[in-house]
Amino acid sequence: MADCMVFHTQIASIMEVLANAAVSEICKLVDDDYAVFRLEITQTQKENRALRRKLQLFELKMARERVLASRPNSVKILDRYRAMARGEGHFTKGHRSFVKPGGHNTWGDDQPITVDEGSGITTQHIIEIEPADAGPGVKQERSEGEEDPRHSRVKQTRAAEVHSVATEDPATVQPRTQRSVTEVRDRHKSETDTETLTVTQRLLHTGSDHRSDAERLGLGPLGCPPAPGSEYLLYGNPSMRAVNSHPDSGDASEIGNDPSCSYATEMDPGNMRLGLETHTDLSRGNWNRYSGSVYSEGCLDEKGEGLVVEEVTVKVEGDDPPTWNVDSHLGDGHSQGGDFLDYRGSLETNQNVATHSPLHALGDHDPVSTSMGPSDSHGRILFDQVLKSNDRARAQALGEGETLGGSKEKRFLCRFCNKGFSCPQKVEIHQRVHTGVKPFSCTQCHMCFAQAGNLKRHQRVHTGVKPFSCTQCPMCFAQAGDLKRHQRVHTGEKPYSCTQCPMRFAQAGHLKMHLKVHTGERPFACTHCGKRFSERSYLRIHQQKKHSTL
DNA sequence: CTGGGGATGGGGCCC
DNA sequence: TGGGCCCCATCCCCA
Repeated sequence: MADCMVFHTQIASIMEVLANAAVSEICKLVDDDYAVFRLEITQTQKENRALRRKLQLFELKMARERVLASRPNSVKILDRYRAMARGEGHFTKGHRSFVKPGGHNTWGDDQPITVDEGSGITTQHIIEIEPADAGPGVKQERSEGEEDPRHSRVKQTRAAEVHSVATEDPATVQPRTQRSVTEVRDRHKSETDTETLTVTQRLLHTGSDHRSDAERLGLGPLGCPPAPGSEYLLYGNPSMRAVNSHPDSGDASEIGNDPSCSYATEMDPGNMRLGLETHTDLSRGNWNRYSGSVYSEGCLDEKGEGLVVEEVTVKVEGDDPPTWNVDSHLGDGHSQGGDFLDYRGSLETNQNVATHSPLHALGDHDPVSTSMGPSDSHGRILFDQVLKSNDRARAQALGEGETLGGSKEKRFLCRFCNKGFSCPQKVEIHQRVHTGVKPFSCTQCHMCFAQAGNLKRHQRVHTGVKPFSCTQCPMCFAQAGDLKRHQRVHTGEKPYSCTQCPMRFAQAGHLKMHLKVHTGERPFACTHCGKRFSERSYLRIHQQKKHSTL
């Protein structure tokens, strides 16, 4: 019994010792971790302080630059600011001010809207820029053949730089593509805004062949196909004709005195290399093919230089005007769903459809066309989009109405929605909303467009040209509307207000998303667990949190 | 006056 | 929330 008591006592003492040891161990561990944690916090706080100091310095710099920018010669300062923001250490030769083209609006979207408010700058060259070969409308400060060497150098350099970007393997250079192009542009921007635009325009309208398109393309004297419906010029196989430029040929007289320009010539398919190496200059190759696709519609005007075209026979029945050959059109791989065949009858009988419909028969060799074949699921998607747009157009037609009897007589009615237009061409363009026909193809990607201007605007995606600069910050935009929208960031303007709550938004889409909160609509379902969300961003966050390991 | 074509703006979707 | 970019329509200029 006594032994038992002693044993218990010993056990208890051992237990106590062990417990004390464990507690002290735990305390030690906690203390260590706490110390480490404190250390980390201290370091983080130090980093925060450093970052805050940097931020303050940057804000100070920004404020100083803003003050300077509000003074005359703001463009110079802003450009210098932009250059600094991009890490450029110097600002070169900013002696040319932004020159706005007089009269005819030829710059279009490529016209930077950051204007020289000061105008104290001596404008050395007042240029009314037209495409290099825009025909009789060309207005240039210099006489033909008089090439400013610096001007030329800049243009060639830029063309080469831009093209080097455009032709590199997108998979390897994509991340820097736009940036580098933008940088290139900005590098020259302050110095040669006008030159930049000249280059842009020349790139867009390459070719200095002063022969008319009709002559070059074997068309009739009016620049139109010889006979309605007999043959149409279509963008397509580059082996038939190609555009070449000889920036280094030295024979300026032959190519319109501008080495940067291109001309159309017959190419020997055997000698014509394929692929990107064929086009070592932006002024040929893709850009010309772009021009070709842009101006390949119907009658070509004098802007259709440098086309890569082929002639495609169009079925004509009797004396009837040529109609949409939907079969061939769709069959050429530009189909956007077999359901379009439903339109055939109406199109063929629709007198409103212009007789020079832009049959967009993409060449068989065009990778674009093959990527949009009828069997492609993409075609289904596009067709759905067309259906959607049809609904939109119908709704608009119902809303805006039969515009007949308006201030302008709109006697040309859309076959599909009865909307009225003043001329057949407008109807034709409009009807592409219903038919899904997109005659303007980008040569650098799969995109097709119903309107030439949209293609032109789209090309900035590839060139990186962003002509619309924010006056408040270094941001630049490819589209005017984007700049306008962006400026709300600075103004704080939020024009889209919720009717259900005080929330306001700077973008219509954001309000639309927000409204789902009130309606209870949850259109975004998680594919993993089925949980539904009112906004896509919520779904994304949910998936990242819950299913990121999947 | 009309038609053709480019420029441009608003709307919308997506990331 | 901000930006990229496409769609569609209208405006405007010019021949």
